[in-house]
Amino acid sequence: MLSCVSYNMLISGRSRRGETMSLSAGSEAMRLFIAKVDTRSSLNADERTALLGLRVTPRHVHAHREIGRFGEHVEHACLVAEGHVARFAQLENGSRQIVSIHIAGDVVDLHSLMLPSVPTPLLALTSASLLQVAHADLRGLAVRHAGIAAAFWRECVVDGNIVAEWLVNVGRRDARARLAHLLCEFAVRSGQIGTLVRGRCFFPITQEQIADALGLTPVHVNRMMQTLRSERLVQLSQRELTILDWEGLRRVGEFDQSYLHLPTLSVEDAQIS
Amino acid sequence: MLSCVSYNMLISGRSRRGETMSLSAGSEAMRLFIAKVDTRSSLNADERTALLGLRVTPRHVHAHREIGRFGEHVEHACLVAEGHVARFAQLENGSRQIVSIHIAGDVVDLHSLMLPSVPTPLLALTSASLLQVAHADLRGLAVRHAGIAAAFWRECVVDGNIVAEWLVNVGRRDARARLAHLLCEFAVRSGQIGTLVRGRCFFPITQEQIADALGLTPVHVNRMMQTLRSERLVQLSQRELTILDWEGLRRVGEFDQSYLHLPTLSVEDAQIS
DNA sequence: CGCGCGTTTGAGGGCTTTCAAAGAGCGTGG
DNA sequence: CCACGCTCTTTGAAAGCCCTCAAACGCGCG
Repeated sequence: MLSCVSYNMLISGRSRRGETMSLSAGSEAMRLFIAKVDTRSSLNADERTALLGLRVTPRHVHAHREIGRFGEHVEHACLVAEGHVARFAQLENGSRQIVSIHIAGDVVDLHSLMLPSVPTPLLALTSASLLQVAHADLRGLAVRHAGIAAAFWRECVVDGNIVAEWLVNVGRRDARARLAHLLCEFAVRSGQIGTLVRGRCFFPITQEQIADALGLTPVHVNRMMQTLRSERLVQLSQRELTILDWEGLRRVGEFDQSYLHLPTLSVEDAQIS
Repeated sequence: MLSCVSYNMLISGRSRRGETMSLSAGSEAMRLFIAKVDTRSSLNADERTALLGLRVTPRHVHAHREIGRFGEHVEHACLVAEGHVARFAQLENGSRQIVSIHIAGDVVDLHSLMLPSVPTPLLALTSASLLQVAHADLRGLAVRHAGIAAAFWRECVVDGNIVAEWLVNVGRRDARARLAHLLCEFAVRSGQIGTLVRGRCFFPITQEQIADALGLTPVHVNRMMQTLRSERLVQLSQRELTILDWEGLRRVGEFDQSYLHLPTLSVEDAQIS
């Protein structure tokens, strides 16, 4: 068991298992989370500092590694500091369905606060560093700050809405539109944390993982990606996504970002000029 | 605008638009809701009576009628008193994806408390009566009773988990399994409100609506229904669903009811003996 | 009885899958 | 520096699940 450390104890340098864990990396993730929550719920200064003071346990996960098991009891939530993490379900025949994808600044399983039995284990899509926050601490904050309780509740609702949007995507759109929609969502969320710069962002997710998120096969994802590329909508090479035609991509995916409850992506940020 | 009435004002007889609205019908729905919430969150007596005292505005909706529009602002949540209601999204080509199905005792859009802009309009699958509860009143209860706030939050999380399970169903199972899974869920939820008696329950949902929930076409739903019938798993005629082989149906749908967070359906209730 | 709605059936087509194998990128080690 | 192995991407051909289009059927109801 790792010892808990607060942000101000996190000094630059090696912290555990030889992984580097700097102060900026830790508080940066929490700052991203707070900024996102703030756009949806507006916290006061008190609440923001309370969140920043949360004790966290850093944890590094290698790509493709699973975290937690179905039904298992957990007593902490996971904030993504670096890398990409998904929640997924596994079927009897071994096939997977990814139910959500998370980037830096996301708390992957805030819902576990209310239902501590894992419904969907976590999957590190890339090498990732997480910051585990004890449920007890989060509950303490929620009790002391009504605004935080409401904000957490609202975050859970937004997460649910996103899953619903994915259901629509998978249930009623063809493969090409599904992929376009996923890329649009990724772009908007990346933009919100400042990762999307003039239509470019790091996109380290494999086509197999995309397939598991969209209810498709990797082979077909590959072909659809080529279609979108041939249509001059996006370009994806070397783990970098470039959006060539934001409006076009949105149209193909019938993408309306309102369900994300994030600031609207400006066209300058959305695509290369 | 309709006037609000509290349960003890609801006397048997005609209330509005010629629809009959009896005391028992109203409080019965709230009792069902409380009972369900109680299995997931355990309320105290105080909180239960507070919920029962909520003022409601009854509203009747004809089958196939939509309620609300995408993006619209709402200031009340809808408790289902009678009939079946769904949430859905509509695509540009006119196709629909039903995102959740609700029965008596469900609050269809509790999430609207936290995000009052409608993400998925409501659809009356059958003729239905709803009880609208003002957000202001619900928030008042949540503020005064910490247990109710937590319970509502938890309900939202469960709703999200159910949608995630649907996403898995639609994304990674074939049509036959999808249908089996949906029927299983319907049976368990019906059992919880006492509507499933020895494997039989009222099932007034059309195959077109099932198709919209499963991401299929009505024609294919029909064929899959025949398949399940020919396998002696279920029988569906005259709007009545009969479960012939609960274990078999569960196996086909890979159904594990834990995501519903409801009491386990006993085998006696689940199927005809 | 005729109408509306929902279910059922048939045939053909298409989107996506499956299976298999080759190609590209990248870190490792000789 | 290149070979090697690994992962991920790409390509091809054939099969399959589900869709589309149409029309008939059954049933409740005015």
